[in-house]
Amino acid sequence: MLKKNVNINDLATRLGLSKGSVSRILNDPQAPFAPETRRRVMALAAELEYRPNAIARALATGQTGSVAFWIRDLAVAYNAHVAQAFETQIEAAGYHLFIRLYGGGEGKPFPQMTPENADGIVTHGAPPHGWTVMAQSDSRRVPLVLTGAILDPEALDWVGVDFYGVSRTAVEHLLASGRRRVALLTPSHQCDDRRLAYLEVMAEADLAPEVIETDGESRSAVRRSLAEYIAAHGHPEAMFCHNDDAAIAASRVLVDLGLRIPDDVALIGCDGIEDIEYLTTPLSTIVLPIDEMCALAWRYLKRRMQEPDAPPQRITLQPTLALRASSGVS
Amino acid sequence: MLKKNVNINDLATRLGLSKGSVSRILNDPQAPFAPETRRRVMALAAELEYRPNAIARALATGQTGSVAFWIRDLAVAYNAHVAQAFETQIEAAGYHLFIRLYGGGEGKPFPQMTPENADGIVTHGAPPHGWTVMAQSDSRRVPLVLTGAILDPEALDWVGVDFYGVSRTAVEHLLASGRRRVALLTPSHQCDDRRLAYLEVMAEADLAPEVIETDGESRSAVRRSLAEYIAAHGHPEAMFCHNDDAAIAASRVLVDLGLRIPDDVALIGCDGIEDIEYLTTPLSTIVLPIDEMCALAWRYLKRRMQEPDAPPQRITLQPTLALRASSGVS
DNA sequence: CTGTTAGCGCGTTCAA
DNA sequence: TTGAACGCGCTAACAG
Repeated sequence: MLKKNVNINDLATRLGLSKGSVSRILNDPQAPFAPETRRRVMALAAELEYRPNAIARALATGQTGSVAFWIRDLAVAYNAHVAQAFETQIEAAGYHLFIRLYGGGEGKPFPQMTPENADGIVTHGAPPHGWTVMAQSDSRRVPLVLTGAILDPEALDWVGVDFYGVSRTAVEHLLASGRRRVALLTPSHQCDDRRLAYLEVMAEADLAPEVIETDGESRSAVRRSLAEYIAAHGHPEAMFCHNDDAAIAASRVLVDLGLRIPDDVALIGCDGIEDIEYLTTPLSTIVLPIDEMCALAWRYLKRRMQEPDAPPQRITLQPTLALRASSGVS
Repeated sequence: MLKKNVNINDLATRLGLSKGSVSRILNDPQAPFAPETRRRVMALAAELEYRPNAIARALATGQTGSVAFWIRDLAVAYNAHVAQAFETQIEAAGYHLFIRLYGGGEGKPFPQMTPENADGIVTHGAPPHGWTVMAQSDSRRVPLVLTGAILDPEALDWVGVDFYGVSRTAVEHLLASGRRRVALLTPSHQCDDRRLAYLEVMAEADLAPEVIETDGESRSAVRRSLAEYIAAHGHPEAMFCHNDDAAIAASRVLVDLGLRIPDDVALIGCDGIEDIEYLTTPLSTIVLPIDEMCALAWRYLKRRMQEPDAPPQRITLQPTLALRASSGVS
């Protein structure tokens, strides 16, 4: 804002050319211009460090060359990994990525207006009020792809992850070891397939469900909530955790109490983040196909940007259960 | 792009008003208009779900209402925390944050053009080639604040962190326990105050320095490099680690080898991320003042946006050494 | 109280 | 091979 940026008009007047000619020479290598003219233009542009104003260009072309990635919270390690993975996808295509946070910890809603006016949006792990995006997308029609646990299959492009089957397997695995007091560790009000599968398997086994709800999703919040819970109710024999961060926090609580994993309490996490390899007791977990999910999301988004009226694109990916020492595998 | 977005012209024609009037009513609650007119405008805007085109607005006003945060790599947990902390700062001021990645793991340079044309930029942990930003900033003059370990004090606004003094203290602390084979664990080619302080303290103590260079910054890279190193050279009695991720990776390597922390190898990390509270042996570390750093960066940036010609704003913050069990504190 | 006009910086027709 | 003019959607200054 200080020194006025050189713009295409400055170049044109200095060169004795018209604005339009300069623009075409700069943007279209095929444009029919005298080599000498072309050379002069390029030289002056370089000398003056001319950089086209991206906003004006976006206004004129209707494209920004950027994609927005909306995510809830970078403090959850898994989210940061997904963001990074998606960046890898689109940078190869020459697009820029903006990461936007839509809920700094708690209930901040989606931004009403997206100042970036990205050419497309990918959201990950959208909460219920995330569906405001749908409404927005309906009037503005920004290409949008949802990823993660999909709650609503209607009228959108998405790359979903099916937590149901693998969650059942996880809980069944914990029960198979003979443990009967198997709990679910999850944020309060979180009601997804992980919880559903857990409740069903417990019911089928004629066991009372034990849902330990945490007051927040951060490790410290989980740690606090779980410590209080155990102080009040004693510890379960096994825990199926909502994500790996919760499982990591749980390990800390258990170790602090002198409890052994898996002997006293077995643990299974979810997400498959790298961090769990650094725990003393390797953590069993549900591994999500992050790279595949991001690759598909990007493919869908590209298609939607090119063909706004293409039919809905949807896929459901299956995570895999990785059994390690924390759930009693030798 | 599908359905044409309603724009301010649509509103104006439907209302029988001029574009300018609609604009003023929408943006300026104080503008002198008949209450009835105002009501009609607001009603139609709501009904049609009118959303101003942010790009056109930005072009007209010269402001975007957004700030870009450039960071190297979200896979390093500390970076994700800083991004999150900075977001907290600016959202309070009503600004939007874009997180941009400038080096997906390795040497990708800064984006030449910033498509977001943010009103300001904050970078964190800029590498040497990050100084291209300076050049860019010199011709375009986007308000810019650097944070983290500052290499070059010239002609910029920055919130620096002084690693030198605290690093000396850390190394001296390791030596004070009688350990003599004290190593530095750092990425290769990383040459900052941590390394400098380490080398000086070792020299002053008449000890041979032992720099263990890792081939990359990720936990897995550190893990691999360190394992190979120890296989070849045996293990040192203590390690001063470049950051907490490196320390966490080191713990894993040591545990796998059956070595005890701190009895066989003492460890001190750097950054003070939350993750280290979840290791079996609490990790000694250098705690960086993340919140203070972000708050100051935002204050400096605001000032620079308001007064482009304000004098340089600079401060150097002091981290603190948090001693825990990993370095032999009882 | 409201309408008109002139840009913001660029790409992109159409002519010449 | 080049120039002139228009439009993207909006804000702002000046009329009336």
